[in-house]
Amino acid sequence: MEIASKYNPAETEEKWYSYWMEQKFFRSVPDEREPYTMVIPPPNVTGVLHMGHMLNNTIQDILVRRARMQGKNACWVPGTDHASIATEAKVVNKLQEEGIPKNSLTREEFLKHAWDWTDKHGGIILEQLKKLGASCDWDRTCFTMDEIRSAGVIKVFVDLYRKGHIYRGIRMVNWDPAAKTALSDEEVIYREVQSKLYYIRYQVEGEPDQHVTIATTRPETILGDTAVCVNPNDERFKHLVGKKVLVPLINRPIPVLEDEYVDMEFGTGCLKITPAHDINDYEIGMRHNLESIDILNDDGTLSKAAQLYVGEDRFDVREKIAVDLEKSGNLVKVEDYTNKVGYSERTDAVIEPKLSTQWFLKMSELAKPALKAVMEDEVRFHPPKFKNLYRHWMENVKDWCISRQLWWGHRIPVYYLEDGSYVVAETEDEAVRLAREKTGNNSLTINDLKQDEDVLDTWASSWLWPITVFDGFNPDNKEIDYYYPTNDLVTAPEIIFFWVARMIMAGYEYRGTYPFKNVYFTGIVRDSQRRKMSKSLGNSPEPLELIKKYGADGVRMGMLLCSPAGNDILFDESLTEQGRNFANKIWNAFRLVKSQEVAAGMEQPESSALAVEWFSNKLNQSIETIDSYFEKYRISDALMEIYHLFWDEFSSWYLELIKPAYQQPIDEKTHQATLKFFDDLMRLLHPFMPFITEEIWHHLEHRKEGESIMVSLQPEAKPYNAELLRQFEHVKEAIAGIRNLRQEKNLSPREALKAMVMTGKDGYFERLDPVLKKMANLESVETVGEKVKGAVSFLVKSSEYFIPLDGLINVDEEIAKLEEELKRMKGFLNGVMKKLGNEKFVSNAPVKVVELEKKKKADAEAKIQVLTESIENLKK
RNA sequence: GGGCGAUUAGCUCAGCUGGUUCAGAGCACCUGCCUUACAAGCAGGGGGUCAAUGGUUCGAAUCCAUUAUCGCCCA
Repeated sequence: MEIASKYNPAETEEKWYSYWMEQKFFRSVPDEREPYTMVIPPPNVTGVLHMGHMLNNTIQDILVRRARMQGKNACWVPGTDHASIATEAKVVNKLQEEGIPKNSLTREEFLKHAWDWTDKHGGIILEQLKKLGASCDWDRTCFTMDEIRSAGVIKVFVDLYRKGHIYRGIRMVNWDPAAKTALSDEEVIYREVQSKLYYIRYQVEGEPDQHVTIATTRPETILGDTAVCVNPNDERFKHLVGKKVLVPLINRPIPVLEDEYVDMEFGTGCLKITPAHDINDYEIGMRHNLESIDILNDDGTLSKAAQLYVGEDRFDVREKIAVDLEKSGNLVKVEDYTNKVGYSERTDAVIEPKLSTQWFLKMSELAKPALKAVMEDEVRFHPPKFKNLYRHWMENVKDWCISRQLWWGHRIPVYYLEDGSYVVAETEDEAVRLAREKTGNNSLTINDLKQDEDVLDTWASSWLWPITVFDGFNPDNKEIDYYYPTNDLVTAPEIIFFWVARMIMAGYEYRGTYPFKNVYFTGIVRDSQRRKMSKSLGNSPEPLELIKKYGADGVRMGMLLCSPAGNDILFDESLTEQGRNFANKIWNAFRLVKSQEVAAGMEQPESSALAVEWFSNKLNQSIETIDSYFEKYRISDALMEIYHLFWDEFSSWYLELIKPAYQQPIDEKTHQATLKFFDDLMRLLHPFMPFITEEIWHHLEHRKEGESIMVSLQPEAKPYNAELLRQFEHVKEAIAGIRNLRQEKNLSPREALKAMVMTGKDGYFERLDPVLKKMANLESVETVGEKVKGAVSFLVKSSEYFIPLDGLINVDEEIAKLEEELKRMKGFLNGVMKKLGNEKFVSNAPVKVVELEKKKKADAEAKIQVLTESIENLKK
């Protein structure tokens, strides 16, 4: 069979993914096996795959594939989320381009456009995940706005309302004037910006020569001022308290008040109070029963209440009013000033604090069990450093503003009667029934009720995801009992509050237990300069292009190699290149094994027998290590262990050891053992690199239709001979010593050498001579009782190896080399002696530690003796 | 301003509750090799006062305190 010397991923990936799909290997239905469940963090339905998804889903796929290969009933549920604000914004933009303003459409018409958009663009991202190899149960694909998920959201709203957790209130909310909706606190990003501090003079009413000066970054808001406030301890303004001052330009009189909140040091010590447009002012306004004048429209232009600049944008007005204040003599000065301004996460518009009526969910009760669960490790965080962050947030949790002034989403199931009172119901029929009960008017129909115009925050559906994907609010459905709670959740720390915390709350509230046992936090994918990957920077590689270039396996491995849990990953294409190179290494190792001609009846060489014995032990040791890494969710370490096992131990040592001489066949026994090792290695690696492992697994022997590595079992760790492994490491050292020497003396690897060993207490094992001879190309190894003259020597532990090299030895150089080593050993011994000479150490340290020091001492002494003798010998 | 976390090789990071020659890994780097599985490779090699200072201890990368720098969260 002719096999290409370069592995070509494109040829195999398509083939095997189709095969897995056809064979329904990703499908899970409840059975008697132990379930392993995971739900995907639903990406935005109209989004496209980015590097963060690649990392996140690679890790999920590794976990789920491994669980499947451990014989569990593995179920990974995929799906998308409707992303209320982002999707609505996209649809609005698209309509805008077509010349259709949103407000020219009815709600129903708009939603039709939104659904069309969703049907057209939705799920592209899931198709892209297939290219990565994701083994989701696609038959279960969910959408946060499909029927089952929507029903759950509405049911929960009604339930929480009836439990008294949901209330309607007037609050200062974060208003996004671009999206024209309220945002939760978590959706606001604060950024430091260069702005200006305007000092503005207010005249005291009736006293034209008396003034107060306030400082503000937002001069346009003075039109909404309803007071000026000073600190009660501030002697400078005592005489003004109780008087009124006039708002410049409009000359509206407002009182001068005292409030502890005012910082005497900041600005002028006088604070203007605009309750409708600042959260702190609002609170002060509440304390002093001040009027709130809302001078802004929903789109960020000034309203009639402002009196001036009506209909103009807030930022234009800021410039204009400064000029006008200057003209009127009210502008004292303008200073440069750095402050933090909130921006919308979705639209990047500057957030307006705005008073409005919204729906809120009380968090304090729901948070309690969720906090406890994480602090007591009922839900385990990986890495645990995120527990602190979580606790801090949960202990200071604020009520959740769950309404959004949008159309795309779950419409709030609140129905208003004509008098402004309302009923909350899952269906219109129920609403009518409740309304009739409430009013006693049995002639009421749905036409007399008006449903709330707003929709729920997207997270109000995502937080139920682990329940709703299994139709968990349907009492007739038993599936949820089998799959819930799920096992692992893989997500980003950025959404620990948005999503993780809330899912835990919902889990306890609606299932009485946690939604997932483990949360694995991935890092943020950044570029090599630590910048976040973003479209605007153009520093994000196109994931599908990467897959084309390096193969899905290569990309998966590249993503994972440098991404310990919770740490940001600094992505660089060289990582995926390393992944591709590894795939190629595997491919070539396979080519070697496959191309070997097997000779029936040929006797197994001793070196091969030893190689098989050694590698079999090595393999078991590695499996044990890999298992323990997985237990600790140290997934990249597990991969590194396999990488090392395959590349260094298997390819560089084992395969070289069993390699027959040029054009010679290999014996049956060794060949069979090698195939078995290869099989085990492919299984270990399969969760990480599913495609190449499947391809090779099918080449290793004839497989029947319907067989696949992905439904085979992981090799299990068996006991191993640690002493043999230790001895082998010493032989490797001796081999490296000889190779090093060849390089130094410019000796061809093909030239066979002789070796003599003066055995010490450790470092030489006769049984492994065949290994030594084969790998170092020695024609003989013999043990000697004394130093060999005319030979170069080196030490492994206390055994001295000699390679006779008449005429090639530079005595001075050899002596210098040995003396340096001797010096190092003496220094080491010195340190050990100091420790052992310390009475306190000997009496306080554990026996084991002391014993160890004694052994170190003995080893060092033995080595020193050998070195000293060698030096003397050379000097003769 | 309040809180949390970090600082270990050129880069990215391991190093759990102090004690194996503990100072590690991968990449990068240097030297020699196109040796018929693989140059996407092989063999060999160099490299760090564990941020600084002080303390606890027989013993500190590891524990404590202070400082510096950086990051994140909250206000």
